[in-house]
Amino acid sequence: MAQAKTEEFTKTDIWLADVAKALSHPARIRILKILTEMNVCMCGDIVEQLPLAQATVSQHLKELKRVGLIQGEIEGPKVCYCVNNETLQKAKKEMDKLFSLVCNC
Amino acid sequence: MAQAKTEEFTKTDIWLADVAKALSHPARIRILKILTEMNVCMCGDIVEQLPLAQATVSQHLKELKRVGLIQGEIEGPKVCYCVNNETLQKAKKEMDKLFSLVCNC
DNA sequence: TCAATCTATCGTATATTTACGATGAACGAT
DNA sequence: ATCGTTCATCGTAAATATACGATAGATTGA
Repeated sequence: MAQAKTEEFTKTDIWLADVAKALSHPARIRILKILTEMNVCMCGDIVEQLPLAQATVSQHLKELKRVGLIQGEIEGPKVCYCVNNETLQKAKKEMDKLFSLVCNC
Repeated sequence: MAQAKTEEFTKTDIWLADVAKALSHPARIRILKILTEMNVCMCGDIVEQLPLAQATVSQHLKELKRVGLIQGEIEGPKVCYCVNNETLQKAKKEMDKLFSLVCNC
């Protein structure tokens, strides 16, 4: 019974909530920042900069990939990660829209 | 061992992740919008507009209150909820900062 | 005082999230 | 072919999140 009756909400709200969920862990926010700084980098680089095991970082990367905020390309034995600007822009726009609506700024 | 080593992250990242967590359910996004539309309203009003039981809505309100995005004032037997503009502005600012940093827009 | 109303909290069940070590798959280099 | 490197996935444990019915507390009105 822990299933939200998501069919009762709008697609935009569901998507935005999903993006928010992807951002709801400090490690994933850090990862986005690291990927921006380094432009492109492999999983190992990120593991080095986080206080987390490789398996855990891999899971966080998976969550960010799930909503499309980042993408990874296989490059030999390595995987080359980078931010996905298209999705980030969409996320920025929708998040902006929410805050503009909800907040008197 | 499900404890994130949060002490390794910056306070800002932790706070922003926490705000994102509060926004990570469509019901809570809806609630923010409803509170904006109605300006001020009680729990019962929100329950009417959501496909969720009163107890569940109360939990969602609690989560939004936890990070300070909304506030509730007791008014007789009712509780009068409204958005907290100060926190929303801070959240908007930090979310903006993240997206500006991370996204090529 | 008693009944009605409103909402938070409790108890509970289930699902999801977070974390880790271990393993396996894919590849490059020797 | 074998070894080392890189990363995803599996298995697992613990914590957290989600949802609901039931109940308790607080207040208003009769």
